[in-house]
This record gives sequence, C-alpha cells and structure tokens, in this order.
Amino acid sequence: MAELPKNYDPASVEQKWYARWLEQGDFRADAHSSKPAFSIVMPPPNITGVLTLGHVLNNTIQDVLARRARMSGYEVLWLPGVDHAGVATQTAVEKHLWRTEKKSRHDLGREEFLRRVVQWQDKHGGIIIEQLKRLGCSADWSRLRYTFDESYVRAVQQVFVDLYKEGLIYRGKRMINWDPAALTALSDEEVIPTPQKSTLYFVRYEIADEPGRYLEIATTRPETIMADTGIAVHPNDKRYRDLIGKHAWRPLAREKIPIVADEAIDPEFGTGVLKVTPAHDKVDFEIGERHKLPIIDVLHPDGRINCPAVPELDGLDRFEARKKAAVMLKESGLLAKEEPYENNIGFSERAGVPIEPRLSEQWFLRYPKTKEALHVVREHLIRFFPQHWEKVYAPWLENIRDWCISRQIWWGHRIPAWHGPDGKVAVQVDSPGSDWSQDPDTLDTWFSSWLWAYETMDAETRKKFYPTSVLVTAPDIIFFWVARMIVAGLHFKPGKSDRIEDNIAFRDVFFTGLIRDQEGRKMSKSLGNSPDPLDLISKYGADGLRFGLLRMAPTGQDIRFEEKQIEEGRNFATKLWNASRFRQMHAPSDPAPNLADLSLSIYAIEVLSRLNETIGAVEAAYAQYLFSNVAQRLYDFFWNDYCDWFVEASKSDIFSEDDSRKTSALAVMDLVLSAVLRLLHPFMPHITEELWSLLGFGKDSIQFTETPRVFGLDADLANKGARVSAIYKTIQAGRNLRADAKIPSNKKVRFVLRTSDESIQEEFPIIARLLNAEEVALDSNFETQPGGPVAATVLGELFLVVAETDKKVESDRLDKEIAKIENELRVVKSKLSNSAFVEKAPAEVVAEHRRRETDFTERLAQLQRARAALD
RNA sequence: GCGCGAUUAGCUCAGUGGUAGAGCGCUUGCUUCACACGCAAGAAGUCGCAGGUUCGAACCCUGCAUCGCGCACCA
Repeated sequence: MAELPKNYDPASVEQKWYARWLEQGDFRADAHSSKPAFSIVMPPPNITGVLTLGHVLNNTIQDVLARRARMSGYEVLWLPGVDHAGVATQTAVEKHLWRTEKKSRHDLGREEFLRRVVQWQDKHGGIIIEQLKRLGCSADWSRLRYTFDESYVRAVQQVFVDLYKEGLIYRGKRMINWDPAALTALSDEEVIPTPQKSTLYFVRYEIADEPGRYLEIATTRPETIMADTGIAVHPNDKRYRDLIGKHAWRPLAREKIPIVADEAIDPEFGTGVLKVTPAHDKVDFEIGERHKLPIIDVLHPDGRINCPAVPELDGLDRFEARKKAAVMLKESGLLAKEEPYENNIGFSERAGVPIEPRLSEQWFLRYPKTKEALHVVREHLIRFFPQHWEKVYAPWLENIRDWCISRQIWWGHRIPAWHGPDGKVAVQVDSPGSDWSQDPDTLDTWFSSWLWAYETMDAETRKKFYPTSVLVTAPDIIFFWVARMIVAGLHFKPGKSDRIEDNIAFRDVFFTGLIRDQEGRKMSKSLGNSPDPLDLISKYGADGLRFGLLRMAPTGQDIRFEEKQIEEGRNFATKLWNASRFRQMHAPSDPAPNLADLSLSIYAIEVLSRLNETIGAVEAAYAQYLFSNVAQRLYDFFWNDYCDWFVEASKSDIFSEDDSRKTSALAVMDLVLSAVLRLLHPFMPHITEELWSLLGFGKDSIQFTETPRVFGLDADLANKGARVSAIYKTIQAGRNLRADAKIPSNKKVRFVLRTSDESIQEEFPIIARLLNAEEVALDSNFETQPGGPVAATVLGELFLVVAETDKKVESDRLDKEIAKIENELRVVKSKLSNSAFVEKAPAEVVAEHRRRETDFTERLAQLQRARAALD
C-alpha cells in the first residue's frame, strides 16, 4: 500500500482519475443492461460557449445524481450534447466578421457566411465539453449529440412536416416581434420587457370637419405618426362622442384620417385619445382590423424610417426620427406639451435592442396537447422541485399563444418548405424538384431543442432509458424548453407504448437557483462579475468547487456567490485527506470490518449511531433534491462527530498497548471512512476515488460500490449514547474552565471530578486527553481552596486545580453561570406550572421539561455551594 | 394590476409548533505526535413590522413594508 503524501494535490489526482474513468468506459450506458434504468439528458450548452458558474452548478447536480444512481445499482445514461444556438452563434460570428474584416453577412452571402460559422464552430466548439470534463462530469461522451447532427436535423424537419400536415403549423401574415438588429422575427418569450425612461408627447390633431378645433393625443412614438390611419376614442367618452365618424388631419404626411370608437381605449390614459398605427403596434393592429383601417408601414426592417413623403425623417434611425419629429411638430405649433414618462419596452433577448411590432409573413405553431401538458404536472406524473414552479408553468400553458417558429437568420435548421413555379408551396423534407427553391428562413433554435429528451436516443436506447428520470435546469427556461419538451413528448409519443406515463419527457424536474454576485446581480460578461470556473478549479480543485458550491446552493433560492464558500470546499477536501492519512499511518485498512467481531467502545457506538442518522438524513435529502442538506449533513458528521470527537477520543485506544482496543478503534475508523468516502463520492468524485484506492478499500473503482444504507445497531445503544454525550459535555465544561482561567492551551493541568459514580473512572484517560490534562481524578469529597474554578456538569462537579486563583474572576464567572441557569430554570418552571401546558402538550415534551427541571435544580445547587465557598 | 419567492448573528445561509443554529468573519489561547486549508474557548440575534390562532409561534393565519422574479398593461 502506498503511503499518502503529506499534501493533497487536486490537479494531478483529478486528471489521473478522469483519464482512467474514460479509458475504462465507466460512463458508458448499456441499453441492454438488466439493471434498472436511470437517465438524464444534459441541457445542451451553446456550442461556442464557455463554462460559467451556472453550468458548474447545473452539471455538478446532474453528476451527483448520475453517480449516486450508479452506486445505487442503476444503469445510468447521462446523455450530453451541444446546441447550435442560432441567434447567439450567428451574432457572435457577425461581430467577429465586422471587427476583423468590416464585412456584414450580406457582403459574404449566405453560403460563404455559413462556411465561416462552421469554421468558428470548429475552432470554438467543444471547448465547453472539455471544461465539463475538468469538472469531473460522468456523462457518456461516446453519445455526444449536436442539434446539427444529420439525423437530428432530419428529425426536426420531419416533425415540421408532420405538424404541417396535421394543420398545427401554418404560414400567415401576423403581428410579430421584429428584432431590427438581428433582422429576424422572435417569439414572445424572446422579448424582455424593460422599464425605460421616455417622453410622452401630446400632439394636436386638427379636426378636418371643424377647422380650428384640435384633438390632443398622447404618444411615445411621434416618429410613427405618418403611419397613423385612424384615431380612436372610447365609445362612452362624453368628451369626444360628437367626433366619432368625423376626420382629423394627420400632422405629418398630412392626410385625413377617420375618428373611430373602440372599447380598447382607456379614457383615463393621457387624453383618452389614441392614434391608431396598425403597422407598428399590436393593439392598434387589432383596432385597425375592427375598423378596416389601412396599414401603412413606415419602417425599414433595420429600424430606419421609410417615408419618402417626409424627407426630413426618411432614412433616419427610429430614435433619431423620434426627436426630429418632435421638433418638427413643435415648430408647426402642433406639440402641446412633453412629459417625462416611464414605460416598459420590449427588448430583444439576444441583440439587446428594442423590438418592433411588425406585420410579417411567418410560420407559426398552434401548440398541441396543452391540456395534457397541464394535466401531467397538475397530477404529478411529472414532479417539479421546488413544487412552486408549477404555479409559473400552469398560467403560461393556460394563456398560450401560437409560437412564431421562423427566423430570418441563416444559422439554423432550414424550414422544409419549397417554393415552386406559379407560387406553389410544398412542405416536405426533400426538394420536390430542380425548379423548386427552399424557403430561406430557418427555425427557432428551441424548435429543435424541444425534441432533445428523446430524439437524442436511438430506438434501443429509448426503449431502455425513455422517459428520462430527471431534468436539471435553471428556471429561466421553463417556457423556452421545459414546457415545450413536455408538449413534444405528449404529442409525438416516442415512448414504448401510447400510455401517457410512457411519454412524459421526464419524471422529475429539478430547478436550480440562479447564481448571483454579492450585490445580488446576475452574473454577466459585461459586468465582469462572473469568476472563471477554470480559475476556481485550479485554485481549489474541482472537488472543492463542486462541494463548496453545492453546500451553499439551497433549493429554489438564488445563490449569492462568494469565493470563500469554494475555499471551504477545498478545506473540507484537505480535512478528508488528512483524516484518511491519520488512519493510514497506523495500520493497513480492513476493507470490510465486521461489527459483530468487535468489542466496541462507547465512543465507537456513538459515532456509528451518528453515521446511521447521517445516512438516513442523506437519503431523505436526496429524495427531495436537497443537495445542500446532503452536503451539510456529511460535512457536519465528518468534521464534527468523526474528526473532532471520535478520532480524538479514540487516540487513547490507538496509541495504547492493548491490541484489541487498537484494532477495534481502527476497524471503526475503516467502517466510517469507507462509508463517508462512498457518501461523498457523488459530490467529490476524484479525492474519494484516490483515497478509496490508497486506503485499499477495494480493488475496483469506488464509482460502482454500493452506497451505504442505514444499518442495525443494538438496542441498548441509546444509554451508551447518552453516556458519551454527558462525557463530551463535561469535557467542554472543563475546556471552558481552562480558558476562563487563562491557562494557555499547551499547558497541562489537573482536574478533579466530584461524584459518587465510580464507574466513570474508566473514561478518565480519554477525558484527560481531550482536556489536555495531566490528570483527572475522582474524589467524592473533594474540597478545593475556596474560589477554585468549578463547573456543574451532568457527571458531577468538575474542579480545575490551580495553584492560586483569582477570586474576582471566578466569582464573576460563577455569577454569570448561575444567572444563566436560574434563567433557564425559571423558563422551565413557569412552563410546568402552567396547567394548560401540562395537560395539552405531548407527554414526551412535558417529561423532557421535568428532566431539565431536575437537572438545572441540581446544578444550580452545586454552583451556589461553590459561590458560597468564595465569600 | 395579478402571481411567485425572500426577509433569522457583521456576511452567506440552515431551522415548519416545544431550550434560537452552522460556516465564514471577529476576540482569546495554542506550531498538542493527521490537518494552521488546523485545534480549543468566546462575544455576537427585539427571527422585517402589526394583529390573530394556540397552553406555547422564527415556524400556522391575516394585513403591511422592503427586496428579487414572472405575467399582464405599457397611447
């Protein structure tokens, strides 16, 4: 057996084991395995992306689940992949192209531009996959999928064709969200409403039928006045009732426009009059349809004004034109006033510019199976963790609108529609003939992602592993992805039967928190507040990063990231290392110690029962996806119960001449260490594998060992546990005495315990060791010089023997302690004197209070005796 | 406007009806034969506010405040 080096070196150890796991094919999923299946599909990161802390959190959780499942006897498929990320990737390449060559994609043309994107993809693609490997992710990399894999592309197109044939996909001219920077349509979900400081302009429209009379209209968009084709008021608005049916003069591109009455008008807003601009506003479009108003479009796709009739504005950017239009109105006396105003403007999620509502011919999907999708979540065939996300999911589906799925970008799945001679349109995957040309549009990236849960699997794999066990994702893509995958599963029924439970995309969905910085801001590149996970890995090790992050990542809460937390993860790894080192220094480990063969010390029994509790708590926490609870319980048990108490208490045995005691203590250490390594392995895969191997717990990888389960312990253990707990408390009281007496930690001292219970003497060597005392003695009649430091403990009065005492210090200390216990006693007594409490509270609660009353009374008497001796 | 979540020690967070907790930070003492990325001791909290239910509330109910998020509105 190799001796453990003094320091743990994550860099070399992590690399070594990861390479070995890959070499051995440990992450490969076998579709023919007889074991029960456990499967996760990885939310595919963008192909040209780099690892963020969000990815670290998300993928560590998936890795924890995958590794835990392997150790629980499951055949595990963790299916990884990457996403072509249409707009994101195209934008990145366009920016690069502009920076390096001052060229737009149109300068290159579609074919050449796509060649450049592929170049970019080949250069930057896959970086994130290598980074996930550094994290220790145990995904089956041999199955890596890409949304542009040939078979995946065909599947996406076939789905389009099928949905078209079912009448669920249609083409139509509708108001859509137009991104004037990326020059494409967007879905409603890609529009982010953002509060903006703007100006409300009050513009005067002259009534054509009554020259000299003006209507004041409040608008934030004077640059679209030329597109006004009507004016609307509420039918019941007395102020304007007489004007309905008359006409007013449009002040820019002067023209008569009708005044109509429409219920959609809010008389309270502004002046209660709306200028109707059907081409540039969704509500206006609907009003226009109701009143058969013409549509005049005065914007170019890129957001510049398209209105030769007003040469001052024509060709100006929409924001420039807004200012200019205001000036023009002011000059002609048609601007009554301006008011500062805050409103919500829809911004493009990707390009970050205000979107334009625009009438445009696009492809739409009418969502199928929305009722079923609601049902499976409501009835918990699919369970959400935390459950409250159901309340976000449901309203979205209940109010769902058709999905605009076509995009005018080039980097994406081509729409399988063909335009033939005489304006004919054919929807099919392959070209109908040489005189047909394919629709130039591409599909929304999410239209390919929504098939991810099953289209990434071949038939065999699907049979074994679909529906997937759990999806781990951030809640910000609950609509983009989670809901749509549920719909796709229910509609296309890729499962092994038509039954609904075979066609849910996943059984559980775990929503992670979002990682924020210490000011609570989202991590973002532009703020520069996002630490590079690779730096953190080199500083603290992948295991330290994983453990530190998960320990501080509560369920459903956003996470305020602090590097300190990662440092703690690293420190815990070091603790684990050194505790193992300590064990290894004494004798070779026993891989399978048998409890029945050992005579266990009470300290061993105590730590084993704590281990048992911990295993139970860990199982319960996993069942609810409470990863921080799992991490915290393991941390507390190992550091506190095992290292600080059991190992310290066992040193007497380990250093003793008595071989049986030594063997027993070491065997218990083996048992605990073996269990702790296995329990920690999902969180800290590398260091646990290294220690498993170095301690010689097994020839095989820890990855496929069985996770520890709650085990049986003898019945009289509770008493022994209480004994140990009393001893530990007494030791703490003794340490307290020593610290209060200002005796340096390294100085040996003597203690006397005054009690009639002589059996406690057996434990004196251990108590002495933990108190760093030269001697602990029993004396049932001990009388110290008045004022010697004394503590009232459950085991009796504990005296610290000192040459001379500072009476003042000791009397102050006693007074404080007496006051504390008096106070606690008062609380307990007042409760017990309350008849309602005694009658109605559960019996065990009352009994506990009585026990405490007795204990406090006794200890108070001890302390008061000591206090009296001082005077 | 509607909904969701949060509010506990200086910081990050546990704690779902019965004695207020952890880690970090801080103070003090220790290079004690695994570990100073460590050991030991300590100080530190009107559990956001106000009512209510209950023998008993950080916890359950109602209202309010503040912060964050989502949806709707957004002339």
